[in-house]
Amino acid sequence: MAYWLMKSEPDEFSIKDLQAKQQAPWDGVRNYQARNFIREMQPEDQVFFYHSSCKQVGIAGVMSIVGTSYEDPLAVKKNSPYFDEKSLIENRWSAIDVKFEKAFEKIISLQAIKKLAQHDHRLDDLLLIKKGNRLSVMPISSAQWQCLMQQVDSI
DNA sequence: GCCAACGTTGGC
DNA sequence: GCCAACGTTGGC
Repeated sequence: MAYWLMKSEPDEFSIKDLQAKQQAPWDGVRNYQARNFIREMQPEDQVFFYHSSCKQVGIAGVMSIVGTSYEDPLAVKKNSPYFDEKSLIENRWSAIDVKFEKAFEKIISLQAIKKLAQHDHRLDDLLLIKKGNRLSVMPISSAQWQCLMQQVDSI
């Protein structure tokens, strides 16, 4: 089983929205590296739900992967903001279904993660806090996952 | 709203 | 294949 982190702007789609729906497609990813990670995902993989571009940036909860990736329907939907003309002739973009697992009582803030990384070497290679990294989908090692989950328990 | 950093596009 | 210009991401 693998671990991941996926970003969403809570104004668009938040952990609460997922909680209400329980399951939802994760779509609209338009970056090749992120797309390739989506294609690697397997059922039951665990995923951090990260809130970006908002007042409280950080990890807001956990979801899990359902099934495997499929062609993103929004890419071929003409009136969608995620429509991509080139998708009509080739399978360019992928989506995957995610299931709600838990919403943290308190968000693990980006600031707290950065602070923790100063002392805990398990977070040394955490892509989230690498300078200039803008990936919206990224792999998380099991050591990193454990480290961050411990942080949840200690709050 | 600002801006650093990155990805993509397209001319050459 | 290079690289300038542009668009986007995302923290602050």
